[in-house]
Amino acid sequence: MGKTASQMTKRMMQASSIKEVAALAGVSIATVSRVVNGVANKASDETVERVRKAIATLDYRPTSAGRDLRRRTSRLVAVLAANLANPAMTAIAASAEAALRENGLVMVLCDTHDQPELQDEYIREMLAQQARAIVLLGAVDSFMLRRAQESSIPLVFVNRRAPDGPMRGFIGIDNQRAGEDVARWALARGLQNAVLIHAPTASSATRERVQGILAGFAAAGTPLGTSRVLAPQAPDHLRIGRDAALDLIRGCDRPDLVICTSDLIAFGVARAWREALPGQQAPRLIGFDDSPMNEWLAPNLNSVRIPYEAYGRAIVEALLGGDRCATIVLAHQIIERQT
Amino acid sequence: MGKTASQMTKRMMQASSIKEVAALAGVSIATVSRVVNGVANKASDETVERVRKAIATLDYRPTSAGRDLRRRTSRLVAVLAANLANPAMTAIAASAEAALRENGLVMVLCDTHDQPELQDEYIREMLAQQARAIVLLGAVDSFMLRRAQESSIPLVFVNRRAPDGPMRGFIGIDNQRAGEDVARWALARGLQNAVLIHAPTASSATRERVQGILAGFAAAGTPLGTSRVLAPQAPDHLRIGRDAALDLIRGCDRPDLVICTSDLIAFGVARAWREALPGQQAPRLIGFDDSPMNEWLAPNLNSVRIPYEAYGRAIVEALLGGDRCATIVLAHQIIERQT
DNA sequence: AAAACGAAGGAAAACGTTTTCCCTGTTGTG
DNA sequence: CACAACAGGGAAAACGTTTTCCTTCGTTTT
Repeated sequence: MGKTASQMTKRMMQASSIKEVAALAGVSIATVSRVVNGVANKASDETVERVRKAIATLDYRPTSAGRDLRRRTSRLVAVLAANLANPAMTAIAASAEAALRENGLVMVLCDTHDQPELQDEYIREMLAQQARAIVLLGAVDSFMLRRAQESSIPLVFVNRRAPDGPMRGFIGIDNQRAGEDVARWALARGLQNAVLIHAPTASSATRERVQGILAGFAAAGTPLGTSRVLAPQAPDHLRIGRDAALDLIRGCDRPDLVICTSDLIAFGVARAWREALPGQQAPRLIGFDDSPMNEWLAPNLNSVRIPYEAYGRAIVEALLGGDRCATIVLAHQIIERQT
Repeated sequence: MGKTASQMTKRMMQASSIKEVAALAGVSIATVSRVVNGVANKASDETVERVRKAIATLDYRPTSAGRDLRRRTSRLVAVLAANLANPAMTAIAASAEAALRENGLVMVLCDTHDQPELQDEYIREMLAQQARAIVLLGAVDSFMLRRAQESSIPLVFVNRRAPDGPMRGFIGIDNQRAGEDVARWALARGLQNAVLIHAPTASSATRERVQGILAGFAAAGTPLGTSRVLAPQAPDHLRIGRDAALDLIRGCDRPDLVICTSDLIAFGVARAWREALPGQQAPRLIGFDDSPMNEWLAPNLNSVRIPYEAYGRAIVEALLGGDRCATIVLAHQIIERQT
């Protein structure tokens, strides 16, 4: 009663543990483990060869549960993103995923929706999973985050700094400088009548961008009055932009440039203009982040590009570097699509 | 020499295993485990209460490695997406993430870039991680995929069907019908001179959409001749759209409608038109997928909307339903932005 | 020639759970 | 009263690794 090959496969798919490899190679499981982990000086070349062959035959891979249990750590790296609806964040996440997997790590992606409770829930879960590290892609202040900061798990803050202030495992562009650059860019083009729309300043990224922009205009002797700075309350950036734009449209003094602290805000502005004043061109716009799709979709949007592709490598570097306070500043660049 | 509270916290952050809980509650670890897992009839109410309190005090969570090892399964669900640069995919992934976590599962997100080798690598890794299930968000045919299909791990195919044909754990819209609907929509608006641009038909979704569209036009007695169907080779959908549009622009017979099997293709068409013929309006466009951002960014793009928010629930349902061949058809809807 | 050392590899402990037995009352049931 | 049934709970095995000790050789150093 021989089984067919496919039936055998079905039966065999399940496991193939280290024991079977050891049996097949005629060695102890300790030796197999050592070969798998490349421990030197513990196996002769021919033994290594035999084990390798057995591993290949059985298509063996160490079960992570066993390894994690013993090593008290796992290959999981949690990426807690503030908002996956933002193309800029998903672009960074994609970059992180590629870089992590190149280093044998696995990305777990979560969306905290910028809510402390959800972020805490995820941090708890990831600690239970013995995650190797936690990457906060737009952190919000929360209880477990502060606890995690005191523990030994590596934390990397991307784009937004750690809640309690000082540089600490931070990766991102120099937002203040980027803000200043935007101001300079505007002034160099003779745009005198700018308006700034920004998101809530709970985010350090937004805060620093705003500071930079204001500082830039002030330094040129043409400070932005408070009447030219808008920050409406709204559930998301798109709506912040729309609401602010509707305000502008109602007013009489039309700006010649609208500066937004994120591209999403700019999208909202553009849409409001389009719908409220059909046929009439929206004012010149500049935003931040410049997601990869902008090139195709938003031909009129100027933006400060952050180097997505670079984030993944930077994150891995910060993680494996061991330095818990490494700060990696990435280069930004103004993309001009409509002068 | 008493330690400060913060020092204590630091020391304590590490573990808090089931043993400590048991000790604190004055019971055996077996009892703690039973309380955690809600096993009935194995502990008196007061014991349960004591254990609960101990768990709360120590902020205990079962370490997944231990649990996974014993149970030979984990809470990880792998989502293998074909292309994270596509906003439609990330929207579905976000929906999946939320639904999974509501059911105590954790999403691992990977980008296969539509490459069989990479998909295989991920499948291997996820099998080693003892993933609870694998969700293929745009599967490509590959060796390990076929092997996985023969094994016992739950597989869910989203948008694209399993490579070897028959309905099998499939979730998505009825692409053929959607295609027919698009044809009807076009004809009802008197658009006689349509052109179809489509991606490679290795994807069942694309194939079925194309079939539906062609069938729809044919049924009305106005079949789309082969000269009106374009499918250029290009590394991604955006470029497929651009290349096809450049072809159209070179030709003399301008279409009154361009049908694209994905919105990304449509974005490419729009861009090509914009750049090749500045100031001149692109032809009427209709695409598929209608990512959430379209509403803000692509005011002129008609599209067949797939119900993102519904995917997460459907995926979980297919996973937990136990039926390995469940097919969940979601409802599509034509979004008309420019008539 | 004795001592020391290094290479090769095995046995077994440990990691933190879950779960299967088992044991001890207590409570019906005949 | 005998006996079953059951509630409550503990001891210990098992899951698949990694790693710490050992042991056994063969080689080099004194």
